[in-house]
Amino acid sequence: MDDRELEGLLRSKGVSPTSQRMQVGKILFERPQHVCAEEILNKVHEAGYRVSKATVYNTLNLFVTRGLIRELNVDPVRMFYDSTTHAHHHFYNVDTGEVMDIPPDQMNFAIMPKLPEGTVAESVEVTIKVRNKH
Amino acid sequence: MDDRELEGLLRSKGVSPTSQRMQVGKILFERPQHVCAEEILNKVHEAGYRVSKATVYNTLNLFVTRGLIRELNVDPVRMFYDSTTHAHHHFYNVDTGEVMDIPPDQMNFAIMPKLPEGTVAESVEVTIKVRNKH
DNA sequence: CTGCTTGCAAAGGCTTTGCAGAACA
DNA sequence: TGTTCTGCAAAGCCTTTGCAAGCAG
Repeated sequence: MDDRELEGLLRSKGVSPTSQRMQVGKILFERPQHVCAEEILNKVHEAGYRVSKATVYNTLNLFVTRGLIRELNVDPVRMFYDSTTHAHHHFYNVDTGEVMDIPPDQMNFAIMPKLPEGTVAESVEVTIKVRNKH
Repeated sequence: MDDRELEGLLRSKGVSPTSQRMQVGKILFERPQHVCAEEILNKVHEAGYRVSKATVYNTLNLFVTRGLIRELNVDPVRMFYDSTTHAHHHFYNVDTGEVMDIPPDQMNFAIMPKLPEGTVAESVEVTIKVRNKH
């Protein structure tokens, strides 16, 4: 995704494309991936830009709110962010901390449950935790 | 579950039934439920016993390791513990923080995916996040 | 000029840890 | 007597917040 395209994406979600947000966005949307805040921070710095930790967190939360990325509750300690928002699910390797997509054609629900009274679905998250064979 | 039964359960998993562990266990296994560490602490105190926060955490982690309870990654802030370990899944109400079981007959996978090379499954966690209507 | 954004440092909340004393076998 | 367990306080970590300075329209 080039800068022009990214800028359009942000604007289309009502996010003003400041230079910091562009930096964070560039890394997120470079390819589909699962990252935590600190990885973003590191990658931005490696790319030679200066963005503060607070701004990374602010930006990630903003992107989540505007539906640009998805939060993943897979790691008990850190929040992960998924740079694609379409429905798909994850393996989480508890030994390595790695998050991987489950190929969409390999996962299907036979039945979807009725939601509790008075609620609407926000997301469906399937996490298969795996461990390395020793 | 009475004390004798609980003691047997702990011993069967190689956990020495100290009085603190019995207190924590009594609350957990009173009924199937989803609790965080602080709720356990409160309930123990309400019941008139003194168990420290550190011991509650130690005990919960020990119980997880020995397969007595399950960790639930549903809340981004707090760890929840499920006092039943058989396969079942959860609704998480993001407005109230409430965790509810999905009735097992209402949730079924049509296909289960092939695991990544060299790994074994540890658990499958399905969380349907819901929000209160308007 | 006004509102939004950023960055720093500090605060906040959950969980773990170090260590000394207590309990237990 | 030696190991295990507990409790307190402190530390650690991730994330949020308060606030002053910067930037954009």
